[in-house]
Amino acid sequence: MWYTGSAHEGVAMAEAGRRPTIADIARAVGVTKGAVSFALNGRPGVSEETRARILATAERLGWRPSSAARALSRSTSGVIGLVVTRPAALLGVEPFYMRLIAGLERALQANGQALLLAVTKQFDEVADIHRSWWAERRVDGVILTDPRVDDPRLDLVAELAIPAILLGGTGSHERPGLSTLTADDEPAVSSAVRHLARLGHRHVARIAGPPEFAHATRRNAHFLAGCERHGVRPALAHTRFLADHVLAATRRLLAHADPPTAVVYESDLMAATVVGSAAELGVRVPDDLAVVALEDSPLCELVRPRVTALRGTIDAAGWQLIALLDEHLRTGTPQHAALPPRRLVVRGSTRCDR
Amino acid sequence: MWYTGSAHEGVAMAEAGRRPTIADIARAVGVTKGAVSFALNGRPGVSEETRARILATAERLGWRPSSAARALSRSTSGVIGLVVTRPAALLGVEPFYMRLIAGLERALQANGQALLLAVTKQFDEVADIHRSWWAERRVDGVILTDPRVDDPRLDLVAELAIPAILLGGTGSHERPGLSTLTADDEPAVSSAVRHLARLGHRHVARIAGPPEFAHATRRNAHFLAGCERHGVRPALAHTRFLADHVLAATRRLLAHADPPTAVVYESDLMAATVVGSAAELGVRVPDDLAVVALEDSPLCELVRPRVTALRGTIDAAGWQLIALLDEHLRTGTPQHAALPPRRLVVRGSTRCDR
DNA sequence: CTGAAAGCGCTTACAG
DNA sequence: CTGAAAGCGCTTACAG
Repeated sequence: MWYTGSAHEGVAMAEAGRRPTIADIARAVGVTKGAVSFALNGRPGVSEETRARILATAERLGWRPSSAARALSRSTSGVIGLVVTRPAALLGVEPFYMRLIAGLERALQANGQALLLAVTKQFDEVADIHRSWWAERRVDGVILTDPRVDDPRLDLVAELAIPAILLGGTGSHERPGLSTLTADDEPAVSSAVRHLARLGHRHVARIAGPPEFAHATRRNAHFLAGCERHGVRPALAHTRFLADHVLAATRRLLAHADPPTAVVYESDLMAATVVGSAAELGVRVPDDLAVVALEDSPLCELVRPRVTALRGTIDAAGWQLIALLDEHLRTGTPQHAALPPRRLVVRGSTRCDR
Repeated sequence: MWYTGSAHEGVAMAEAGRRPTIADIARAVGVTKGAVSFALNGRPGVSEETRARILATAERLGWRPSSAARALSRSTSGVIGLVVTRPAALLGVEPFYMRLIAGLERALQANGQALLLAVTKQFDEVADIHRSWWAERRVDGVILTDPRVDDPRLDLVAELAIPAILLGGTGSHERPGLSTLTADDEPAVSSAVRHLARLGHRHVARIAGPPEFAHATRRNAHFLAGCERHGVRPALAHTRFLADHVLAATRRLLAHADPPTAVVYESDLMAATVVGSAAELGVRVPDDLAVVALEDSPLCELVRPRVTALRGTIDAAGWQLIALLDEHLRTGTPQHAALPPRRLVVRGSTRCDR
């Protein structure tokens, strides 16, 4: 732009500290606010010459639309909400959420939208937050993660008619009005079991997250099916994600008379914690115990041996989520897509031929 | 509340799907919108009896203020902005930002405020984001982290007169109008050096973050002073935070004819990466190389040996930042406070007596 | 193609 | 104590 806002153009300059409005532009150009609005939004009803002058003046004044005024008159906020529920102790270490948030934010930014974030410790705060956001017209839609068994949020968004997208369901959770980005974990779980079976493991355990997470139970089924298919004796346990619980669950497993020789952990953090604590657990990884994580992250490469893991596409998920939800908002019809399958990344924690 | 919104009260009920406004309340109670607003905001000018009826009706209808309308008429958004600048590869693993964000969000939530988050890869995008936020009246104030040498953001917030608080400066960065939550790293760096000196180390290196971060250079000075005080020969190096760079910098250090026997790393992630990769580096920790991190996090407890670190108070920092910035916004005067000093947490990565 | 006006949902001086 | 009205900064039917 070649306007520099020199002093003699002061007629149109807003006083210092005051942010310019379309009224300032209208006055400077000598048209109505309506005309300015039309020009700025690229709508017909304004001559090309006037439009050009309006745009130039807007730029010269450094005008940007007031988000509040726009939200009020368009009755749309340009904001998408995400509630993150995790114990504080986990939030910092588990890479998942920060990566998801970063991806979402980049995608939204590219659209001129914004992310509204809430962090809760307890799941029962989540409904209230969504209610408030919606009643206060703070968000146009929300992203739901980590679907639970009988997830109360699904009823809630249906009741309030909040446009929402669910990340990580199977599609069986589909409700009218709900968009979904589904994850089919079967191939992932199956390839983990196959990998271990090929290495000679005949007794494999799975340590799952809390059973209230829908995917925990679902993956259990895939795991059992995979074990059956490969002639592997399975063992199952659930645990919270916190380090102490994970280690305790692992100890219990290893205390059996005939313990498993490999464990498939729900998360990267679980697996890395166990590999890091192998000595305290009295096992060598992978010789005594092979370890696989159903989620990958740099944590898997921090410990030694590095952790064999199933790599997903969290970063891309942000873009996919926003694309689907935007389409949902635009058309009023829920959208559906599936995440690409996870791929097995073999590392030292299983690199032991038997 | 004992109102259940039964059918015969339908006069005041908004149609399904429409969210109630103060006009609905006014109509139901039989007063003006102005009176409703006064009652709802606890301002005088409304009889106690009327106020009670208004509040009850508001609750029965499930009314909540429209954030956009409020923002527009109060010309305040109730939103605080934070721009996070980190390479994508780091954002997931480094616990710092997620913990800061979580703390900030909890503190804001308690105030009925919200956090607006932006994620950028490159520092030069930051100014534009702040400009947009401010021009669009999206935020009432912003939080600045990781001050840089000659930080352009400080001029920017001064120029635009954005209320802002800087986390992690020393106070020498103070500008008129800027609130600060300062960190005095001297005791932390000093105690790290003292700890190593007491263990018998006579040649200690510091691997710092990139020199454009103000604290990197500042801590260098503290480090050199500490070494001098304790009769320790110092070595200094700068590196990016990414794993490859950290390992390369460490290798270079170890390749010297007379390499240091201990390294103080800028961050938890740097130190954990090195401890995890000790075998590849050809050293045993702590026997050949003692390792200290100037920042603590669960990553320090993930690797073996665990990493000796200086524990700060990120979680509490969120509350402090919001308290200071709110006071700044309320009074119009910048506020200043200091973070509590970091404390040395001794773990296995230095537990080697010489 | 252009102008004048009402509306989005609040807040707040200003009269009665 | 109460009411009627203007204003926050946009958008958008509706007349000319």
